[in-house]
Amino acid sequence: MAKPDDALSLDNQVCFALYAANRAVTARYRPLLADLNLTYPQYLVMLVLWEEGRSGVLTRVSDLGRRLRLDSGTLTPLLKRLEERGLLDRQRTREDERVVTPVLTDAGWALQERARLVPQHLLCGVELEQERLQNLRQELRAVLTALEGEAGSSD
Amino acid sequence: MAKPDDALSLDNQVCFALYAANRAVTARYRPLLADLNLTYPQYLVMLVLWEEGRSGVLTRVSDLGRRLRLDSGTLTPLLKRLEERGLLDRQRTREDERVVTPVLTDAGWALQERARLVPQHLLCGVELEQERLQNLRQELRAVLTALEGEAGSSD
DNA sequence: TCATTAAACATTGTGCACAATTTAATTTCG
DNA sequence: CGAAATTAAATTGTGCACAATGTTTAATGA
Repeated sequence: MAKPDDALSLDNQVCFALYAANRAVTARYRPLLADLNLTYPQYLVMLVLWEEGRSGVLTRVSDLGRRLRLDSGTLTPLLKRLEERGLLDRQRTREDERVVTPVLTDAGWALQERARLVPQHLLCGVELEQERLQNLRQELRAVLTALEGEAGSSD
Repeated sequence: MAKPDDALSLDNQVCFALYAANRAVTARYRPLLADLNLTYPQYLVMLVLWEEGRSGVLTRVSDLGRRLRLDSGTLTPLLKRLEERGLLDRQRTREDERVVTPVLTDAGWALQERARLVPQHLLCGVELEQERLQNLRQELRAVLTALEGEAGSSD
């Protein structure tokens, strides 16, 4: 199977498989999220805000960065776009004026209802068993943990 | 573990794990490829050209697109950057003037030697067994195949 | 033949990712 | 207190991804 002579082949297959599968999954999301007028990264941000927003705890930009492994260079413009669409307000806290907390608007919360349909439709007609996917998830988490060299405990 | 009430949580974990792991792996490549003055997508293109170039068969832009699942909107500017760096020439074929074939220059071939070090250094110090990675690769391929709804046989 | 259609890239525009730098606010500490 | 260091976002610049459209060349067919 693997071309024997080529050191540039084997390991790459794993990484390329990851790269290609990730884009294929994102592509599968795209039409579903287009109905909500969201991109996949925007959807991830909304998921965090929906999840953490219920607790009443303010989510900071840096919290989103930690959860999603994204920096302000990615999040700031993304959040501004969500703000322009009226899904959230970017509020600076009074205790610390450096901190920005995205707070969902009514429209942002309303979108959650429609978003609930996304997971149901995502793998519709795709022949993949839940158990297999869950195993894959665990393996990917193991890779992430090993690469980040830290114990990702909480999330 | 999973928040029971939230339909937006579980399936997402798989996709997010894919998204995060992919970026973590790419980040691991980045410093190694920076030594070669390549990005990860550029490295993938070079891998294909190194592999197919040996056979003497001309690789077309559309061939790269099929292998890497990328379209001309991504590949054209990427190939132009590689051409500017002198790693390849973008030649139009005489038989069909629409077709562009990237052909490696001596510098492009020379880079392969240095690139051979990349796989060796990539997972240096990362606690992941080969067998586990190979299993992960197969699972990712299965996902890709299922999502693309086609039998990806050859590559 | 020559208009029609299709194929192969190229172009344009939007939105991530991410490195590097900047700005502003807060902490620390002499 | 006040300068220096630290922190949190924002900004700038490069390079993917990808949808949509455009351009050039080739193949088709009345």
